[in-house]
Order: sequence, then C-alpha cells, then structure tokens
Amino acid sequence: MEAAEELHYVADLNASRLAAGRTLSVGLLVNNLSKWFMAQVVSGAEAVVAAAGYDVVLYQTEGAAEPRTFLAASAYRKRVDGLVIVVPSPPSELADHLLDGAPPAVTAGVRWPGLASVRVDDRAAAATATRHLVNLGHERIALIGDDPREGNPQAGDRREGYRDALTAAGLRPDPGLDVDGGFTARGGAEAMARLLSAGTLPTAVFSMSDEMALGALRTIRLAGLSIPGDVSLVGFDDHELAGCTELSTIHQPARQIGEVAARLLIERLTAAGSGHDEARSVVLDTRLRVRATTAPCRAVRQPAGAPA
Amino acid sequence: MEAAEELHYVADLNASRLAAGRTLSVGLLVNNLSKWFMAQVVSGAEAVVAAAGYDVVLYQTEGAAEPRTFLAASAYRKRVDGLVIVVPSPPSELADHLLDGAPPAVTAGVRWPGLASVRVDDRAAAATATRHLVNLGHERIALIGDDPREGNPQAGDRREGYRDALTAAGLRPDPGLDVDGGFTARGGAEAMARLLSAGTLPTAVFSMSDEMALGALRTIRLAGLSIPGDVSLVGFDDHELAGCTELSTIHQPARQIGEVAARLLIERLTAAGSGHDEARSVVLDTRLRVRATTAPCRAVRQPAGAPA
DNA sequence: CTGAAAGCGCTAACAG
DNA sequence: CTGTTAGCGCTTTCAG
Repeated sequence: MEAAEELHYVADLNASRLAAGRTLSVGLLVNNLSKWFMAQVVSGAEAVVAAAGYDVVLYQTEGAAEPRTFLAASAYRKRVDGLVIVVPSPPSELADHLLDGAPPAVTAGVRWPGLASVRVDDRAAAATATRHLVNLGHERIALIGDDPREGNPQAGDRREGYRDALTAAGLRPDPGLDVDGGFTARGGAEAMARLLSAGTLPTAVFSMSDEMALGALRTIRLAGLSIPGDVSLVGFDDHELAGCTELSTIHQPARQIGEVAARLLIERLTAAGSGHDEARSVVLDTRLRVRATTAPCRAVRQPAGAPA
Repeated sequence: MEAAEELHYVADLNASRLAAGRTLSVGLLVNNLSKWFMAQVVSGAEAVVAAAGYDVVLYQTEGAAEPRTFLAASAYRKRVDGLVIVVPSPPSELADHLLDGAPPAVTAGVRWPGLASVRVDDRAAAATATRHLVNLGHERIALIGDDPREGNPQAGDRREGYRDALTAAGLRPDPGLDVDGGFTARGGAEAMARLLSAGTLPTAVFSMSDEMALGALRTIRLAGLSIPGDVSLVGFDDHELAGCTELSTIHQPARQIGEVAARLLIERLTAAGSGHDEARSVVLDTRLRVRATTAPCRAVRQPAGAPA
C-alpha cells in the first residue's frame, strides 16, 4: 500500500471495467452545446455525475436524425452504464432501441416516450407567457418557434400552450404569425424580419427561447420600431443575458434540470437490483418574469376617445 | 459476420481498450460549461474528436485549485489518450504532473507552460479594444476583469494589453478603475456598480468578456446613464447575443479554437511514433467589431468653444 | 477472514 | 495471408 502510494499507482480503469462489467460512466447525449439551455443542463448533470464518482462521456448529436442513428448504433451500450438525454426527438421508433437491454436513460428538459424525464410544463408555461400578452390587450400575437415538421415535442408543447391562451381569450391563432426561428439568435432575427415584411404587424411576440427573442429584438429595433412601445416581446428560458437586456421571459431552472436528471439516473444505477426500478418523472416549476419588453397594447392603451 | 449483424453484436470497448492499451478517447478539461466561451470551445472540440472516432470524456473543474488536483490525481491518465484543456491556470507546479509520462495535451483558448496551445493574442486584442476607446478621446477608461491574484494568464494578458494602450497614449492606468467582474454577467454588473459609486466616473469601460460587459451595461442603464452617451463600453468575445445588443466588442473564434485544438491533439495521437511530435501552437485572429456602445468622449466631442 | 486462480472479451503476435 | 494462443490488469469466486 505504501509502495503503491509512492509509485503513484492508479488502477487501470479499463481492466476494472472489463472485469466488473460496469463502466462507471454515464453518457450525456446532447443536441448542441452552443445552445444555452443545453450547456446549462450538461453543466448541472456533469457536476452531479462526477460527484457520484462516474465519468461523463459526451455525445453531441446535431440534427434531427442523429439521435436515432446514435441509439441504433448501440455502440454506446457497452461504454456507459446509463444515459442522460438532452436531445429533443420525435416520438417514434425509439422505444425499440431503448427498451431491449439498453442501459437506463433519463431525459432532461425533453420528453421521450417511455423514459423518465425531468422537465418543466412547457405547455402551461407557454400559455402563461401568452396570457401575459393577452392580458396587456394584445390581439395580434406572433409566435417564434421551430418548424413543426421537425417534430420537436417541446416546441410542440409550447405551441399548444400559446394556442391554448389565445383560444381561451377568444382569439384565433393565425398561421401567418407562426414562424420558424430555429432556436438560434440569428434564426430569431430572421423570423422577425419575415414577420415585419409580411403585412399586418403583430403587436406582440412570444418567442420559444430567449436567444431567438434577442435576435428578434435586434430586428425590431433595426426596423426603427420601439420595444415595448410598438411591439411587446416575451421569451422563454431566463437566460442570464436576457436579464441584462430587461427581456420579459419565462424562467426555467435549466441547470437544476440537469442536476435532478443526473441524480435520478445515478439513483437508478446504484439501486440496481434493489427493487424499485420505476421510471420516476419530475416536473420543475417555471415563473413568468415581467421585465421591460412587455407593455399594454397601444390600441388598448388609448381606447377612451378613439372611435373604436 | 452475418450472424454478428443479426445479433446486433457490438464489440466491448473496454475489453478492446484493455487489450490494445489505448482508450480511443480524449478528455476535455473545462472550467465551467455555463460560460459561453467554454461551451463554444467544447462544442467545437467535441465535433472534431467524435469525427475522428474518439470518445469524449468531460471533466468540469470549477475553481482555481481543482485543475491541479485533477492532474495530480492522475486517474485520468489511464482513461484517456490525450487531453484538451480549456481551464485557465496559474503557471506553476503543473509541468511536473503533465510532463512525466502523461498523455499529450493541447490547451484551447488558454496558455499553459510547456503545452501546445490554440488561442488568440489576448494582449494585442485587449490593446486594440482599449485603443479604440482612446481614439474616441476617452481618458478615464475602466477595466472590468478578474482578480489578478487568481493568476489567470489570459486575464493577465488582457490587462497588459489594456495598459499597453493606455501607456502608449500617455495615460496612466488607474488601479481604482481596475475592478473584478469574475467573468460572469452578475459579476460584471456588480463591478460596474462599484465603479459608479466610487467617485469620478469613467467615461469608457473595457470588459474582458461580453458577459461581464452586458452585466455592466445593465447597471449603467439602471443608473440612468446612457450608452454610449455617458459611458462607452467594449467587450471581448463577440458572443452571439452581444451582437443582438449592439455591443462593440473584440471578436474571437471560440468554436474554431476548440476545433483546431482537437485537430492538433488527434494528429499527435495518430502520428504516435511517426516522428514529428513537436508541440505546435496556433494563434488565431481577432477583430474589433465596432457597434453601438462606443462613441466619442463628450469632453472631446465639444472642444471648439469650450474653455479647454 | 485471507490468499490463490479463473476468467472478463478483446488485440497482437505468433505459427501454420 | 489466415487461424490460433497468450496475455492486457483487474474482479470475483472459491478453496485454505
């Protein structure tokens, strides 16, 4: 033992993994780390996983098809004991790959059929954001989100929430006001530009992410319009920099989502065989943060005296 | 072979690693993924590493002491073939751990003695940013950076560049204008608050990161001052959201830094034994992006007619 | 309760 | 060039 100490001996992990049949590492399947939400979740998950003595293997899979390719390859199965999934994915043909003898998986911030998940109530949160705009008197409320054909379930949930709130207020969702921002700042800016050049302007915009919202904000200002004077804007995430910009938004605990997901997975790994193996899911709270980018609709602000 | 295909056979990586003596994976030592620059570098590095067929093992080490602890533990040695390091670190006592039989390492965006690195010329870039302010007539130019005692070499380089530009303009760096923002938005906001409450206001601020700059921007606006009317502000990074905010800043190719670093490492790993094993370093270009947060100093803008 | 031995599933080096 | 065999360095089981 003393000799080992002096010779800086360290056990060969691979030998130990081979003999023990456990890798003592968990995979982190992430869409793209350059997106704020993903990075937050990964950061939180990594901290928990590392604290539990596991290695973190990072898999970045951009594009919609790749996660499935990744899972189909099933090479990951022998290199990790479990998976934290932060990739939105269409709910199809995945169960096959995940369910037969694959390592346990927990999704973080996303929703996959049959898997335990840690996330927020996207639909309710989006409805809250939209209702905020409705309550301010807005009637032409645009949505900056994704391309529905990509089948991103989170985006789908948020779109439904948006429609819920409109419908509840007696407003009819206008397909022309539902544009694709690709969940990037640039995409948000371009989406807003399309809204601006497409006839009747919306008086308010709900963006499915703060990054897209800030892109939209830039476009609005460059067009000579004022926020919230001409257009109100609500985001989703509560990105640290959104606060600096006084963006009204929905706060979601991104980092905590990663932490909780990792904890759930670790629990499942360490409790292996000890019975309760059910796939628990957790829903964390969101909160509307009203800052300086939302204001009463002008058409409403001055109704007394106006003809109609 | 056909049977293997049908049975969904996948080779056991750990057995292969044990037998071959190579792990076919590289470690990514990162400070904190919730910082934009780190996430960008990791994202770029991961893409290259994965494309080369290696696994990525992620190690997140917050705090100044941890990287050293990590390296001292040397547990990582047997689990990765090489290391991409994105952790700023004081240039001390590290060489010992890295040089004796440790796997090859490349630093990305940071500078460690004795290691190949991929980065920008922080000193020159900081000087460029500061000179931009000097050229606008500013004389009281504050610096939002880190605590110099932390010994972050990048921050040190940027501080020197800042001082270079001041000195070259015949200005004397004022220690009272050099504040610690901890490289976070919140820290930048607090640092700016300290500057505001500390007597004579600076007319311009150079922040060592965009995140700190946006925090400072918020503080300035909340204080009722205008940008760039009362205070000019330059950042460092060219964060995607900085563009949305019209922040003048120094552009650095964060993602590319990660990609190139990973490529260098992979080359070194695959060329093992084939001779040229020298530790090449790469310096990538930066660029000043003048946007809307910098303007001529008021004291200078109206000199004709003023007494002095 | 301590100590020896038999694999874990591959790779690489050997003989045929 | 193909087929066989001896380890890689642990863990775990079994005998002492």
